[in-house]
Amino acid sequence: MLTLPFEEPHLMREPRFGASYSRESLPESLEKEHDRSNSDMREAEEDMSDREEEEERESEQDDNGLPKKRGPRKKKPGKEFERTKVRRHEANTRERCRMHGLNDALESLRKVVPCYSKTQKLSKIETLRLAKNYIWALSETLSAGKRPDLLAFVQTLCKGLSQPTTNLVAGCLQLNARNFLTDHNGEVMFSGRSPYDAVYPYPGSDVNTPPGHSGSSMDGGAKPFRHYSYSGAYEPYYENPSPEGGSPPFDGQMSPPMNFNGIFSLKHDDPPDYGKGSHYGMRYCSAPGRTALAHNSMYRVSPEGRFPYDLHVRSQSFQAQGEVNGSFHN
DNA sequence: TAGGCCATCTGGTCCT
DNA sequence: AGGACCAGATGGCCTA
Repeated sequence: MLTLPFEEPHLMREPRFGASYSRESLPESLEKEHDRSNSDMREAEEDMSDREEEEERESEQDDNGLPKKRGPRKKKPGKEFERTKVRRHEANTRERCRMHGLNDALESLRKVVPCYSKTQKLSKIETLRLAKNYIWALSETLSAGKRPDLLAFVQTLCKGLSQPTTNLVAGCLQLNARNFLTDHNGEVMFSGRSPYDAVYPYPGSDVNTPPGHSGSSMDGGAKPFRHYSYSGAYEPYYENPSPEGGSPPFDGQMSPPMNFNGIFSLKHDDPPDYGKGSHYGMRYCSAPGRTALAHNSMYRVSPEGRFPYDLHVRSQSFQAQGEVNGSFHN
């Protein structure tokens, strides 16, 4: 804005937004901005009268600091100029729509990555970083073919995130953020107890499939996740332990290596009920309306609540401990 | 008050 | 020619 050269003051003045095409053609969301743009940003420029322009011209000076001789007057804006202005306005509108679409997509992304909160939104860049980490962490989980190490999972989530976002993620998980301090290289360091000390051993830790997968695809709970999804062509990429340092080869080149609709959801706006269940709201969930890998699944890391996490289907939150255990030990 | 984040405008480039 | 995309510039808002 206002980046036009001084020599072209006429270009700084634009007709009132919408003068050339109807407001109805604008998305509703744009009308507010349209109004704001009109009132706040445009009026001052548009109020510049021809007389003021004339004065401006007369105040121009040549290289010697003397008033410029009257040369051929600048062409008054003609039809071509008007057309240019209209096109510029249309381009601006399209650009706003495009950016709004981008923001909508980003908002959708915010809702499916951990730590979605309506009140404390992640920034754009942090959303993208977290999403990337999230995809990576899920990929790792799938390739491992067993229930995730939650601590490692969260550490992966937090890699490269700013300290505030790391705190937010940790807060969503109700972890002590100090346990996920990021060192000067951007690597998330665990500075507390060892993972195996901090994380209560999974009951039946040799089980390599999530609970609740007793269906045909998970008979006996022995088949790895891999059964569900991805092409073997991507397998080498899972070997890399870090989404950052390893620079995933498929980054930006390939789609996520699996079609995995189940997601962890760490709903920040869902106040966890610490007192009742002595566990927090880490959910292994599915996107609405989809059949998820994690259907009916639930991880219960610490029956004693020592490292209290629940991972369960978003739409089917397990309530009873018996149901939990039954599901888990299935 | 400085810095981060964001929305918007703008001109350039590429593509259809 | 016109639209999509991109990046730079700018100013507003918010927070530490």
